Amino acid sequence: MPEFLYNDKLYYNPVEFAMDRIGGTWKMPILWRLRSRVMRYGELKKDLGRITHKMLSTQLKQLEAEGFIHREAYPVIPPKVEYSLTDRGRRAIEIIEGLRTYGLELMAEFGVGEEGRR
Amino acid sequence: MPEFLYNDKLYYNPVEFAMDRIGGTWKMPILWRLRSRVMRYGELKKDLGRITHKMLSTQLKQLEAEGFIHREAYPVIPPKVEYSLTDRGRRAIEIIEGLRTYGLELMAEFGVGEEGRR
DNA sequence: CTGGATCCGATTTGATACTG
DNA sequence: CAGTATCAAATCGGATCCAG
Repeated sequence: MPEFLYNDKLYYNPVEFAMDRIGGTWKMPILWRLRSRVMRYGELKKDLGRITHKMLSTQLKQLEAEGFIHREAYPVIPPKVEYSLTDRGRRAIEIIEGLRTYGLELMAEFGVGEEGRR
Repeated sequence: MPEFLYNDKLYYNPVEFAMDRIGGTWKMPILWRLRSRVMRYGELKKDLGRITHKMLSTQLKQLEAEGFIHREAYPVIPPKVEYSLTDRGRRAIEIIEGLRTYGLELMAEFGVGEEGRR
């Protein structure tokens, strides 16, 4: 196995590296929401439904730190902050689309779909 | 968010469903190893290097249970067990290739590569 | 409204020992 | 050789409180 370090973490392969950037429960759903337009913090929060405050803020911070999204804060009271995709974020959308298609395929094969929805 | 249940777990989207099948630290590396040939348990273990005995056996069991790999056990002493990809597993390889390519892209952008290798 | 900090339970992973 | 079982460590996620 080729291995390498990044930020003191040991990775075994490129896939793992990519998944650490845009994987986890919430990063792709967040990026996906931003694919077509700029959104405010509260808007994302409402749209994502079950995400907690902590998760949304930490994930946004990481995505910004690694250049997938842009954070624009307006100096007004109350605060207004808008999030949008960067070029890197837009490239990620292509990957997410591939995974979505594959996920839908698998769901069909596993018989998960309308019956399972609530 | 569209949501649905599978095996008593709540999923938020198709990507998450796919990642639960072939995600995690080891499933893709295992599938990847099997892309070109049948391999024995000990061979996989050796090739994957840092994987523990426990992780390899549990991941193999799950991949088999969900139809990504085939397990062929020969009734000999000492035991001989061979693992190979199923059609579903071969389809997964296509996805993994896409993620690998993307991961390599990101690694280049982040300056991770030869310098970080050991 | 946006976001940081803390505490704590749940889940994941690793180390180690045991078995046919 | 190819597993299984148990326990401990590390990580992740959620609830809650505080702040500009």
